[in-house]
Amino acid sequence: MSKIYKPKQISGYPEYLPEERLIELEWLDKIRNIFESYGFCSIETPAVEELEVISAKGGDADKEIYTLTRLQADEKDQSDARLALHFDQTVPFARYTAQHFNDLVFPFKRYQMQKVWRGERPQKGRFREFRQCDIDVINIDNLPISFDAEMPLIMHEIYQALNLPPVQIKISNRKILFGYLTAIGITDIQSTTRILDKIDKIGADGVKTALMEELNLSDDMAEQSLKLAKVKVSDLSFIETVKSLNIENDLMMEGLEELEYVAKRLLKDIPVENLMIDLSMVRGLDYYTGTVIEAVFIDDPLFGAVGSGGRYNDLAASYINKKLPGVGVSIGVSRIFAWMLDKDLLETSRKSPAEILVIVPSEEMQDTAYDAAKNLRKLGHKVELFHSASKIKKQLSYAEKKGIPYIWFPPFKEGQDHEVKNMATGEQKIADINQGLELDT
RNA sequence: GCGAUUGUAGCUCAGUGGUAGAGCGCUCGGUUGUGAUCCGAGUUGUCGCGGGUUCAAGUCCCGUCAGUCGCCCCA
Repeated sequence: MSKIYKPKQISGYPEYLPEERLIELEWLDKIRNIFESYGFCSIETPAVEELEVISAKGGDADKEIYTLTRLQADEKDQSDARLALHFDQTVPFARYTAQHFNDLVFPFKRYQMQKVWRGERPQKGRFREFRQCDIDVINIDNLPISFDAEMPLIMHEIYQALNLPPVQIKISNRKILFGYLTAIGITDIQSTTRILDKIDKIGADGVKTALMEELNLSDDMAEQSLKLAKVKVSDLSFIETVKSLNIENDLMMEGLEELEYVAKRLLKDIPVENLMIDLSMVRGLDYYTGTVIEAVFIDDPLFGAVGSGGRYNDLAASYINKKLPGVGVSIGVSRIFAWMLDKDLLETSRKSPAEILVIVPSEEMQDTAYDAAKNLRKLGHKVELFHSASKIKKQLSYAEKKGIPYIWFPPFKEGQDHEVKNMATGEQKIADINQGLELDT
């Protein structure tokens, strides 16, 4: 007998049991339906992109990229060396848009629900392989701001449809904070905003200290920088707050106008407890240029974003000589799903999609049972036929373990009736094989 | 990449130097055609891996691998 290799768990690459996967599939169906209800179409891009494409943006993301090599690759064969697994769906989407430019109709609205790979240190809610559900709109030259308002709305609809605990969608516009910081004389905008973004985590005092220690800002300067970052409201009062600062900056005012439009729209359709205008937020990805969006669980905000996105002026610039502004968001399904499982908030009783288990009463009645199953399937039910004429006790126990909610009893003897049993209530009654049943699943 | 912490049965874990354990699960049974509860019987191990100390190591020491949690960054 050969020695067995005991498989180890691979950190950061989640896999689920059938009862969990069943729910994940339901989620993906719901998300897809909502995306399509707004007219987004589906595309799927390969798992790999050319390294040139994927690292075009440079920066921190590069060190998380997995590249491809063949185990037995010939030294001379470099054909795979230029390939890498995509770490998000926005960059492949930009490339796709550029490549198929002439065949697409703009504004191009698409969704993608694929896996992405990042070589990060895995921890709670952070994986190396995970699924994101992305939507983006991309247009030529100009993209109306109304699309920016559509994104958080779709997010909200999805969070509602998935029955999640309350989610807060935070919105802002980078132009406001960037413009403001420029106007007051901050030079290292990127580092400053990175620190300001942590205000929820380390508090205003922590941010101030960090600004002074890491960036050598004066006490006064740090205080000034914080002014806007402290603005977190669920109404339109931010407009007055920003105006009252008496700062002259075109970029800031442009951002304010955009955010005003988006906020006004959203306040009509998203309950105030689920929406927050948060001027400290900038998001890390450096391609965002206007609206930024981030969603967190209200009861567990430090868990991290459960969805995010924003506006970018020109993401496809590296791939095509046209200006293609876009806006999009990504729903972190893997992260949310793992959190829900961890908190035991998912009903994972069904280990099988089957709604009905057809019992095989005896060897003699095997054909009758087979026909009953066939008939029920024709009526649109998901049906499993038990695999042998075992003891009834055993067959019922099997249904119980798999979480199949209904049992179909074909006649035990020729001439008798069919019966159906509801496993949850124990109720059993005569049934018509040509009518199927009203399921309450 | 940096820091901390944990590895014992399928799962959750107990076991601080002297025969490897519990609960849950799983299998079978409790007689005609009915699950969950109950009762009975059975089943489960490279104690992560390698080395060292010791008469004796799951237990102590060193190393290593893996998991987990922070930091960074991010869905």
